[in-house]
Amino acid sequence: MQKADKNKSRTRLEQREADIIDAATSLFAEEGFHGTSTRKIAAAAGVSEGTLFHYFSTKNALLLAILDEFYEQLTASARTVTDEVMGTRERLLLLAKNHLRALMENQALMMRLIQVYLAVDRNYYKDYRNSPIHEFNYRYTRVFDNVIREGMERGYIRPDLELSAIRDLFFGGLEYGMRTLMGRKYNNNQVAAYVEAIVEPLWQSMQVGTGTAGDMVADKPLHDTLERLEAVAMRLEKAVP
Amino acid sequence: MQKADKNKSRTRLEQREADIIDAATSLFAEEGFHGTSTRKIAAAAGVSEGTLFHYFSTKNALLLAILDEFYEQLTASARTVTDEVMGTRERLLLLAKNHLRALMENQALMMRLIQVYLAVDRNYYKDYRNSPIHEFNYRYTRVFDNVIREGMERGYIRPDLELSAIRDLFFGGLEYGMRTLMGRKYNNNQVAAYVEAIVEPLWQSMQVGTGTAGDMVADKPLHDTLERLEAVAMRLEKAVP
Amino acid sequence: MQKADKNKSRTRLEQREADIIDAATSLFAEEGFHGTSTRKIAAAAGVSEGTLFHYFSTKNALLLAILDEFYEQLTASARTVTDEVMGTRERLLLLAKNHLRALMENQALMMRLIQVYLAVDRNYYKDYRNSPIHEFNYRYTRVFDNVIREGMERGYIRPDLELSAIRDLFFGGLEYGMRTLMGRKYNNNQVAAYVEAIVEPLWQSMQVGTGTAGDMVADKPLHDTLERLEAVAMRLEKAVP
Amino acid sequence: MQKADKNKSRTRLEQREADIIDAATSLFAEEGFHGTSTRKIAAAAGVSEGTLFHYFSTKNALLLAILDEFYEQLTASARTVTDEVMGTRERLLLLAKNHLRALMENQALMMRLIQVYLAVDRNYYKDYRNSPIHEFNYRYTRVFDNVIREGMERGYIRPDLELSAIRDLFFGGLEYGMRTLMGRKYNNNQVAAYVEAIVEPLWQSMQVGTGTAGDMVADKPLHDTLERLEAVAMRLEKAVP
DNA sequence: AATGAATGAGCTTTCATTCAT
DNA sequence: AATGAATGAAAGCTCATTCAT
Repeated sequence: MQKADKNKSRTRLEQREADIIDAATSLFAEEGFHGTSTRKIAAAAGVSEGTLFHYFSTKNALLLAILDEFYEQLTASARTVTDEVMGTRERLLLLAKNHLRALMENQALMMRLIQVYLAVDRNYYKDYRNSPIHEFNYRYTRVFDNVIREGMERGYIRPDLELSAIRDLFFGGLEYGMRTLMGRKYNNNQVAAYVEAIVEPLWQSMQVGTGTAGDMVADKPLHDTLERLEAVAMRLEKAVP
Repeated sequence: MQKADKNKSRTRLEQREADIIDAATSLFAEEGFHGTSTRKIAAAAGVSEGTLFHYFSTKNALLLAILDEFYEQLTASARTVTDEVMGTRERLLLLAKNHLRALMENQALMMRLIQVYLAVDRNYYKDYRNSPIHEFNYRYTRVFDNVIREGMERGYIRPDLELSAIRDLFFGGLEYGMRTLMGRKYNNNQVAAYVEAIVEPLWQSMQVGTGTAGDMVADKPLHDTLERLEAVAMRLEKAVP
Repeated sequence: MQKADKNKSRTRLEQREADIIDAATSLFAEEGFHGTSTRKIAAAAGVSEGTLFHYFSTKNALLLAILDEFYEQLTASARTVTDEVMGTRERLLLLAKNHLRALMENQALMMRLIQVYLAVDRNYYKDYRNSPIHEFNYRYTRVFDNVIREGMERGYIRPDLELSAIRDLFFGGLEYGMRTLMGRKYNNNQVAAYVEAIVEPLWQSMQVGTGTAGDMVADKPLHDTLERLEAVAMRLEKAVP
Repeated sequence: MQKADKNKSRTRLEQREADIIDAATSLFAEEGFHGTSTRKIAAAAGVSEGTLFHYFSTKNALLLAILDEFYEQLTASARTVTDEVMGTRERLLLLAKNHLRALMENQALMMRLIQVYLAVDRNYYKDYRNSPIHEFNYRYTRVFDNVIREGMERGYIRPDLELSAIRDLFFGGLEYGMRTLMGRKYNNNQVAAYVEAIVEPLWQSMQVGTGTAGDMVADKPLHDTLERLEAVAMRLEKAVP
């Protein structure tokens, strides 16, 4: 049903739009935004140049559409993984892994595109709030924010935590480190290890009572245990309605 | 005498080079790299286009020279501030403040240019080690690394700290957060507060005595019990639905 | 109907292409290849510069197209004149006249363009066979070759004639001499006289019954005597000086 | 003595001039006239750009100087080889061989340069007589002309021969054929065979009495014999003064 | 005599976008 | 809706030549 719907709604128009986006995405990834002409995109998508501009009034609009879709999927996958587990720490690990996976699968394309977009949009730094990219990013990082807030509500994260700083550290750290990670052959274990190395310090600093370093140690395992117990409880609740 | 002569003329050359770099820097900041033509740069620098290419064989080379100089100054100022105080935590705060100041003074130009450069240099992700930008960055982040290492030697930072992860969090967090910070009117106090909010969590996780990931599962029997509980829950989930 | 439409529009395209070729041809003739900018060509052809590169992806491609067309016409006219008469000698005269006429009508442009093309195409001397110009020339000179071969078959030309040498002499001689001929006021009679002067010696050497190099030393005893005489002379020279 | 003279006269000025000419010659050969910048030439010659223009006021002047020197040497070597033997036919063979050798040694550079020069000098075809290249060429071809004239005076070549046509055939044929010869691996035997193939037809058509093809045969060996006998006689005369 | 910094017009080519069909 | 020919401004870069030192 859903499938039929999707197929049905996938009209020729939508198919073409998707073709163009796909073609543009991989060309941008290979040659960069400025290095890819609309002519090449049209050719790769199997449409004429005129048609391309029927679908996207501007090369920038096309870029924006790509970013939109990317963030859409990224946000959706982030929501999915945070629903899979209940523990805050585990959620963060999954979020980080998902973030890296998405970026790496696209050959870091998105980071480049985002930066290019920022460079293209000259008003960006002057009017960040009105930038479409801000909207995308806001939607996405809300998933992270919700995880943190839920952790606070359940009492596992100290309530005086400065959320925005932790968010900056989380995503900033991941993306900064990705530069190093890219270009190497990496396997799942390495990615997992890297993710842990990034998340662990943040996790430690979020704990209740970590104001003094010494206090943290005793409480930490207990917290984890409690969270996992709670997660089991919730799953049981759902299973026996 | 001859040497003096040479020095004199070298000064003129250097002046011109500086003029070009200055003109290009502010134009890039205003209009972006791709939005600034070499013609405009030459005009702004008060030289002919030919002369511009006399000094920088390529527009890219000019970009690189700008980045080089920026990193040079950034690194120098970082060294200076870390020499001003002895405490590791204070050093980190100063480093962060210096980093933000440098980036903000340039209207975040440098971050944008770096990204543009990486986008231009397609070999980047394939061969990051040979990228000039890597060399610049390496020189700069060594200042941070040294601060951390000295903290370890003095016993203020636990010796098993994963340096690279902390480095990624530090610089990545600062730069990621700067997007938000930019475009607002900010005063020194706000910047200081932001810096603290970024550095503090990292500092906490660096302290001696903070448990490592391995310690977390110290309570082995409890852990085992939990796992069994979770297994039971899963069986229930499958059985009931 | 649709076909008609297509033909109509194709005609317009072809017209534009022809306009560009014509404009380029006469500009090249007046100012030389390197002395003519694509801007001037576009203006002379009444199209924009962008359009010019729509039709010919490169200035070199345009040059090649001109040469192609020139050789096409040259070859066609050569075939026509050789069909007009039957006698081999007359055919050669007509071919030569046609060759000169075509070159002179174009103010020797073509010779210049060919040379320029060869100079531009650096691979020429290394891989003449793959040079487009070789293909053009081959098609053209085959007309000459066929005339000679037919003359052999009919018995008017001795069958051991080295065709390629005669071909080189024929076309090389004509083109070399054209330098002198050009720039003078010449009338048809003068051209005819010149053509005869070039063709006649070749014609004589082609005749059946003309001795080959081998025959020359038929008088063996005389030859031997001569050699002994020369040897004596050499000994004398050495002894006396 | 002569060597000392040469060294003595080879002042620094002359040396530099020679350096520039040498550098330009090989660069032109590799990259073509238009493909070689004066900057590259200066660098290859080990002088500054300014100095280059001290010696040659113009890039064209430099080209002309190269051609001048080339023709100078070519003419000198042509005179030398025609002095080595007395027989007209042998002289022509040597002249042809010398011509090919000189052109081939220079990777056909000279042909290209001459053509380029003709293309550069727009007035060429309108005012061939005033073209410097005409002067060079005239000096050179006079060697050929003298050989022919001497042959006529001695009665071995028919006096009604159209000298200019034969000259065109000789040089034109050689140069036209050289295109084919170049780019192959060629050895001395092949060159010699080619030269014979070019000269032989011309030689046949020059003979006294060749008005009718049949007549030629009988007389030809005799002519050769006579020429060689005469050559021996002259050498003897010289040897016993 | 020698230098090499400086010039600026000029080059070929690309590009996103429009519009008549 | 789809085409693709047409645009023309602009781009980065090169070049032969000059001239103050």
